[in-house]
Amino acid sequence: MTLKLDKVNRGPHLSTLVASSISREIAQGRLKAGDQLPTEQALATTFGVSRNVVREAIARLRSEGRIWSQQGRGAFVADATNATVLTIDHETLQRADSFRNLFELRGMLEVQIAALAATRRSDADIVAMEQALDGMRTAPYGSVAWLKNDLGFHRAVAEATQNPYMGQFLVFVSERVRESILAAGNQQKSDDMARTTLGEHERILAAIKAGDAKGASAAMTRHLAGAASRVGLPGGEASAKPASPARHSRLRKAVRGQAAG
Amino acid sequence: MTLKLDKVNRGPHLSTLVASSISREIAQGRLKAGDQLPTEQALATTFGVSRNVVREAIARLRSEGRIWSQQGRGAFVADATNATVLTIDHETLQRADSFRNLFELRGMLEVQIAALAATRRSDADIVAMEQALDGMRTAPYGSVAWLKNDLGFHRAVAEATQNPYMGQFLVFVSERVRESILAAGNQQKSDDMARTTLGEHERILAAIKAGDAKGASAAMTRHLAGAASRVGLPGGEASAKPASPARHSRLRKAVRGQAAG
DNA sequence: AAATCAGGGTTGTATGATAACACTACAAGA
DNA sequence: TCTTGTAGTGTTATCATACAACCCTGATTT
Repeated sequence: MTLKLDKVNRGPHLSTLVASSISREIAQGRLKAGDQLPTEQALATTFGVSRNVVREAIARLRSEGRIWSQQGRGAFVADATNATVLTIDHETLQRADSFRNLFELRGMLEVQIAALAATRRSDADIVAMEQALDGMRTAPYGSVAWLKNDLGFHRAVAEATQNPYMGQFLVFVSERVRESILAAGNQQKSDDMARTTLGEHERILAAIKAGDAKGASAAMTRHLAGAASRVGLPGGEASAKPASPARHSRLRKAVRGQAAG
Repeated sequence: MTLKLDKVNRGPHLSTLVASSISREIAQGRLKAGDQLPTEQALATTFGVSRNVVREAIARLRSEGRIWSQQGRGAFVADATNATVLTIDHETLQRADSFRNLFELRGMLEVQIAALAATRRSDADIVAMEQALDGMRTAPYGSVAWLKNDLGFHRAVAEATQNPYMGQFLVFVSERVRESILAAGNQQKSDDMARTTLGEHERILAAIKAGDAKGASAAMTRHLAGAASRVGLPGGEASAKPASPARHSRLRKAVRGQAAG
């Protein structure tokens, strides 16, 4: 008999619980922008924790831009648009439709990025892409090294736009996509997939090298469609039908691969 | 004589300073992934603060996914890809090229979003867009209400894609763009601009209403080009020349408008 | 050899105290 | 009446200390 042990749910820190609790109050509208939070002492007693824990929670919320506080006055709920960080919590990522939506966002970014990279790439960018491709050739499909170089290639393309935000956003979204895939199931590898994926990358590189913007975005579109089908998503094009709620129950089982790059 | 008083720069909290200091060590590679941080006590003495302050800083870094800690062992630098939040700090936003790069990223997103919205919009989405436009018509150009409805229109378009991440990302980028504009200088309004901007929005709405994807992205492209020129940016198209470092010194002065939506 | 236990080091939490600051009310002076 | 000073109260910011929970190591015991 094989045991099925979940990781011990060593409760997250108390400050995390307090922070999420306050966050939820804000998200669900029970605390509106401009409202004053209870005093730290009051929060400490209501949550049954020390004031120290409350302060850690507040420090966290403040760094996220959700609240602001002033010595001698109190803490207040900030305007939602003041959030300084973009965060996607783990709960959301577990939902099946998250994967489809994130993948769509990633595709939207990458197709445009590829076109821009083709017109702006420097020699150093080309070298970085080729190095990443070499790394993929020597690593087994789906391995950590492979995934690292796969991400490296896409990051190199993004950085070839000479716009640092492109890389920042793309890496963030890509990592969320990967996390979402991991949450859905195990990977399934084959040498055939490795060859196909490599070929797709090579075509992207060739178009960027040639300065062919349309070719680059076309190659990227094809690559994303391939990646989508490799992870069991029907059709990877941005013009696909909207995700209908009815399909979500089936989607989770359909997502299998870990290497979707 | 009208006084021009800057808001008093009351220094940030000690925990913020400590957190940024550690963050910098990580960003600049002096602390690599997997490295163990000094103990809280050691950090407290080196920074000359109490252990409490150090803990608030660590709580913040932990929530950002930059480090992880375990009771009884210590705190360790996390892998960069584990970052759960996407953050653009204020220092970076002050730089002149940030604005151009953020605007480019925003454009890339919105043009695609407009096309997608045209094929997926529901009736409720159309209503939301019309309400936002009405709000813009009754508010003076550049006022808080105007800006709020402007952002509301674009968010409504993003939400019409039925992909929640689209709105989330777009709003985040748009707010950074606005912040970047505010950092650069004062706004300059005119009734003419209000009419032009409204017209651009109306054309976007019409195309989305008609389900015309190409028309919607074309209208959005024109709107962004207009917005770019209104804030003094030469040419707002995604296919523009890369931002050459030589131009950056001039860019700051060129950015004037606050209402770039 | 393996299990157990003791000890030190580290993080997590609690508690109390003090300083810095904001707000209010009220008195003092013009 | 209006302004200014001042005391008092409540809040956040920070410090200091103590203890619990936990990890790791090494000696001790079985």
